[in-house]
Amino acid sequence: MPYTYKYPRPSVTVDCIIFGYSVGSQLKVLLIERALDPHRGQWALPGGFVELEEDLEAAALREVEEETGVKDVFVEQLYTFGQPGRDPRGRVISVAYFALVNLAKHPTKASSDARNVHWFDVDRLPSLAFDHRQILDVAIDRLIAKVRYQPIGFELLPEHFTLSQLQELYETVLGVSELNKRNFRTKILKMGVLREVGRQEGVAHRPAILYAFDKERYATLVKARQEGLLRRGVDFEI
Amino acid sequence: MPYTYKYPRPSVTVDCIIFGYSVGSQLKVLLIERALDPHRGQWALPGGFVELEEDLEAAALREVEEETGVKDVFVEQLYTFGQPGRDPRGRVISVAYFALVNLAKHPTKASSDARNVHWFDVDRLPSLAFDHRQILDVAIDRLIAKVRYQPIGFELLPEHFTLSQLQELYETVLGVSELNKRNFRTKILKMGVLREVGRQEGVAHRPAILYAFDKERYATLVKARQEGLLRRGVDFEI
DNA sequence: TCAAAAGTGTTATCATTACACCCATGG
DNA sequence: CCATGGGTGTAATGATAACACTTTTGA
Repeated sequence: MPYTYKYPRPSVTVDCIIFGYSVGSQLKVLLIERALDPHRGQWALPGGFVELEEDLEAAALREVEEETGVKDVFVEQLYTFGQPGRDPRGRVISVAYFALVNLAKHPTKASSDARNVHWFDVDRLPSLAFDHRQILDVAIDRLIAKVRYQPIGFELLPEHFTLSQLQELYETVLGVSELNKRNFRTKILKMGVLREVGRQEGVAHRPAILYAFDKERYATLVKARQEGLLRRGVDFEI
Repeated sequence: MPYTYKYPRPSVTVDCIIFGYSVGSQLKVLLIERALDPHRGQWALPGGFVELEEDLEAAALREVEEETGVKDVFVEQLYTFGQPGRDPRGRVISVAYFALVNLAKHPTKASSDARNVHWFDVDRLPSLAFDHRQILDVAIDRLIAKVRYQPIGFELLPEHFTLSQLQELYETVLGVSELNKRNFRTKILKMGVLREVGRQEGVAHRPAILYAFDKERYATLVKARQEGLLRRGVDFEI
């Protein structure tokens, strides 16, 4: 059952950059080993063709769930890559999405499949198929830029977290190691988007206060900013 | 000469949000009146189908030049809109680009065509075809956000401009009217990305210093920031 | 009582805000 | 010499950076 059109049409795919993080380790990205040509045996971003009646973001969420088993993930459209020649099979336009997954919250089934699936540290990547290295670089730049002015870092943390864990996340993502504890805490708490939810238990040192990100409060502050009631917005510039 | 594929494929278009500005007037956007169904007679964003061997950005630049006669324009990919049902002709995925044009520098040929082409004030828009109103809203939000942290405002100004003209641009784009002259000047000049290039002549008041945006200097500062040599980046938050 | 990590006080410096004022030009 | 917009001085306030210190827990 072939499909016939008056003018030539490109293929459209979604590719997903799935970032994974858990407290105490590096920022990671999920890659799959290609089972088919072209680039058989090379590592690549998970992705696939968009179905004819499927929304783009739905296609991205479907890919993420297929590869990690995780639903209800933060995804955001990154960029659309459409240079002729980027895929040897012909004109393929790829809408890239990036996703943020907390690995502790969601023990992923990566590598359970027959296919080879693996979480790589973002600074120890293999060579990638197609133009996926370029796509990944754009994603990393976007993540670093975005974490500075939107509360997306919380997507990578457990529901409840300590300020030290939050600081460690920022140090990991931004690639710095000299954040001053005192000033980090002052700045974050003064924003007023965290809610105390308890204390650590069973640790061999003073137990830390646990916080949760308060979405409602954040939304209120963003709105106040838009309406000019606040001089400065909520920015996570550290 | 029909084209046949094994699986169904969507059509891919580019749509362009072309913002126009000249000193002393409002921010404008270029719209065209559709000559064909669907939505014949309605106003819409300029755009069209991507050719099979044409890069996406090249397609956007082609559209901008066809509609305004202006080459070498700042264009940037905005977002890709692909919701099924957004176009009654079938599945059409649109990669939207936004462009910035200084109307004084480029006297555009808008309305010279048989087709109806018009610059509309962004706050006095007609109803638009397809989901173009939604696309335009995304573009306006992006412009407002982007002008705060990247030097794209200069794309809307003549080569040489006064600080008052720059301030007026920011007031227009951001939709505020109370920027403090003293503080605006201090902030902008302290960034160190402007170069003095002369003085106004023939005005009935003290002639203003003319400035140009110094791209090299800006690139240097951005690089220094990335390498951690500067605590703060160059941000145009006013 | 010690190690380990949590959490706080305080000061110097820098950026932002607000308001008032002076300057140079053409008509 | 006046209207018009260009341009500057300065002080109060708030944010940021830097450093040293106290607190609480389990072992």
